[in-house]
Amino acid sequence: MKLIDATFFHQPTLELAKKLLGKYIVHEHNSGLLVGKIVEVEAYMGAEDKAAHSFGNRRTKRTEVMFGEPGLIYTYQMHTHTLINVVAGVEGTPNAILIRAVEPIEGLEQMKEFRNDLPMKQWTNGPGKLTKALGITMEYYGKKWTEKPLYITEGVELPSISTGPRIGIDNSGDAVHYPYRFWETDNPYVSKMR
DNA sequence: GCGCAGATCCGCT
DNA sequence: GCGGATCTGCGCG
Repeated sequence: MKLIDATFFHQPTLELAKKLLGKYIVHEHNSGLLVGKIVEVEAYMGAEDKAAHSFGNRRTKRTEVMFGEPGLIYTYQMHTHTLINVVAGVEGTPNAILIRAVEPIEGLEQMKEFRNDLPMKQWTNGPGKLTKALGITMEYYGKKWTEKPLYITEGVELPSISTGPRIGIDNSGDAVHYPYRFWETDNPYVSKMR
């Protein structure tokens, strides 16, 4: 599968979010190749988005990478889990796209082990779950999505994309209702509906 | 140095 | 439905 071109990330954040669906995340893990197809994402629109870590241009050690060039990897810890984002938008505007779910494609045995022998549907249907299944950790903070060992490749065209409000941001005022969540319609690996 | 909150997950009720 | 797990970094003092 062909590595994505760096110019792919230079497009409006909401466009990029939709186009990430159907692409593949590849991790050349030391146990073997781990691959997932992106089936659900959420866009975070930087300074104007109350739900974003970078709301009001809040610039800290943690959010710093969001101000960088699009195509960088933004990871952070949420309680016991690692979550992973694609930095988006023009450099200097702290936008990001959260990968919320993928469909297991390759390295199924390893994913099964990482996910503690749970049923396959539960391996990658959530942002904290997919990082565990793919063996992704904080070591990739600030790296590029276009370089090994963790990268995005060209993918497949999806027949239908759905749109709706984001999940898990209850304290964010009006931003709660923004339709910034995109997923492949009827894909069984999308995180649970609300 | 301390207290707190959080883009989550899982097990128990 | 609810709460605990358990990590990072912020903000205040």
